[in-house]
Amino acid sequence: MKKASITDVARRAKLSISTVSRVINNLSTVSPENRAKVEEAVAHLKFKPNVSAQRLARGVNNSIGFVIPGYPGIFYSFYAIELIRGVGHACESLNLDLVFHITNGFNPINFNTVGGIVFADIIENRRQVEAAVATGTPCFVINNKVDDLDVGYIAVNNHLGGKIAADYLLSLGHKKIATVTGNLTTQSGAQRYEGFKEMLEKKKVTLPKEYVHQGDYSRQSARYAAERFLDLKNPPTAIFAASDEMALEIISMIHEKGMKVPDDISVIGYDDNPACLYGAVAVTTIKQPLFQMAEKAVRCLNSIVSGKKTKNEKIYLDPELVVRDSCASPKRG
Amino acid sequence: MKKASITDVARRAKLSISTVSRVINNLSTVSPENRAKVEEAVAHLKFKPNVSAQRLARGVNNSIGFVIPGYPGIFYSFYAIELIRGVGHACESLNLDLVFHITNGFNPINFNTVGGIVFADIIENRRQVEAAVATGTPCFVINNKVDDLDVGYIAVNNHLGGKIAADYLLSLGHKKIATVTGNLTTQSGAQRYEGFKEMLEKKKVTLPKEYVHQGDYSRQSARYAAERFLDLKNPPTAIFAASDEMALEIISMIHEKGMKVPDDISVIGYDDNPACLYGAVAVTTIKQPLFQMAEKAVRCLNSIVSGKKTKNEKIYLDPELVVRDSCASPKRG
DNA sequence: CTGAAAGCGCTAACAA
DNA sequence: TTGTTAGCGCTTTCAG
Repeated sequence: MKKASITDVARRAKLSISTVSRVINNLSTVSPENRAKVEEAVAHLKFKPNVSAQRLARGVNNSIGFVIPGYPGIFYSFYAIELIRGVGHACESLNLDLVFHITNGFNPINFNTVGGIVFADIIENRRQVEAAVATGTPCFVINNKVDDLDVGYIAVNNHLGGKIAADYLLSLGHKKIATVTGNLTTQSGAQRYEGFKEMLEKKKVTLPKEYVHQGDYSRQSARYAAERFLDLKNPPTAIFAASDEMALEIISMIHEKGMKVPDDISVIGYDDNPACLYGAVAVTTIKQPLFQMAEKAVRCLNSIVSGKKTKNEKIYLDPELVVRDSCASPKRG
Repeated sequence: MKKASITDVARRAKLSISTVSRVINNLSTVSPENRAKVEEAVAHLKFKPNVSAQRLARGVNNSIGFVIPGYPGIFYSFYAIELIRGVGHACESLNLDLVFHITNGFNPINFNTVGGIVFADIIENRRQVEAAVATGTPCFVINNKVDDLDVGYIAVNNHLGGKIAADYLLSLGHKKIATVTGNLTTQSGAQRYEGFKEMLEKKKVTLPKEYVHQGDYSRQSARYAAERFLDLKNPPTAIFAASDEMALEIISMIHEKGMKVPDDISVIGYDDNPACLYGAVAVTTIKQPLFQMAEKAVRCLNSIVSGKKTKNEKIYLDPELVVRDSCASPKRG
């Protein structure tokens, strides 16, 4: 037995397919009796409308794609999860299908199945974005300020975030400040580091290169870096980690070495990951509204896919300092 | 200017739509000259085939749904990420659209858009599975042995996993063994605990209730539990955590308290999360092939959606002990 | 190797 | 309130 179609339902209900269509779509212009008949038939035949046919007839594709660029580990980050949740939430409330693209960042992806695409960042996959734009697929990028492509974006000023972190540590009296960067091939990683460095320079505080460790947002890279910092003959009194997860791992490391945060060393993170609140010490951090950014991205994209708007929105937000317990003034200058 | 359709392409190429269709679908029966003409037109018009029309004409829906039941925090787990990756990978290689359903576990979800659904577990959302089955949508469940519903599944014997963990600790000579369970409303959480408890009973080792802490797979719950255990006048010499992330957090806590793993306390986890390798001590754990399970789920589901098979597969695997450095014999009985 | 034509299942005027 | 009908864009026989 094949799948029931609208015709089968109509036949069983002894009504026209239009009427069936009306009740499927909840149009009010159907008499209660007929509605009941249709509903009986639908239930009996286990009828499910064919979405492809609906979309074809309606002329719209009710789905958007979501691509997470594939650098190893990005999935395991708070960042990715928040975006997934945000995008998912928006799609659910807008009744959009969320089509996930897991990709290594290079494989071509099939844009045809979706009305638009949101990119969870651009890392090494700028090509994919360009390809999508070239085919005329509306695109929206999260966490990258990209002004040279016809795409919308929502990003936060990572440069400013780095400055804020540095400034705060400086204001506490720290002079020996180290940093574990994020992945520097990401705009966020590079800019946080730049902002951080710039502020230090501005305040005439030197940043020796043994105080800089290139991480990649992973706990593992943070652990490695922290170990190096702590083994220095002249260790830093404060550390700026480009993500909270890294900050958390650094704090663990410090404790393992028998020292205390913030008494012996201050640590500041980035993201405002709730995990900041539940560790050994509440982590001071730079907040960025990932979930909301993802939601907003979907809404913006949808309004252009559905033709309600025509101009790509370019949104650029400021991050915000959240003071908690992981930073204090250094014991001695 | 509207989107170009196959007719537009045919017109520009001065050929029939059949020929255009053949080129699009890479059928070899097209002369090189005509193929070139079509390709020129396609490029010129930025033609993208309408997937809905293709699916309608072909009579198949090339996409599968993926639902992650929504209990808070599940997203932030290694478990969820591995499944997402595995499902994503399989879909990419099978050329399937992966439609993500983020749901609180109660909202009805629209199954019509997909050919089949894989559930990343069943927690409180059994209803959704039943609803899907009722509409005739092929379903496949990961990590739940469900024999009373017409669905396929791939699960691992969590009961056995719990036993293996207990048995290993026992074999090392531990008598005072505590556990932080997973979410007990999940089959995995409940069964790991049951298996663990059973093995202890079998070996006549008592499990006082202050040695049992109901966690929920979160780091936070593990930290809380560990703190309680360590504060006991008679603390355990070993702890079984129902996930590696919890084990990792417990290890951190132990270190914060100035003790060592495994010298003072042994800890065994569950999952075989790579993070086990990069912390202060390599974590001994119970391995379960999440990524592969997810992949397999998609393949099984697809073969029934596409009609290649008709019987739902029911797969039940055994977990495996992975010995690393976080467990040792207790210092004294 | 190519084209004509019959649908795929549904929506949305339009008439009744 | 209901039914008729013309597509939506594409695939796929079937002739040629």
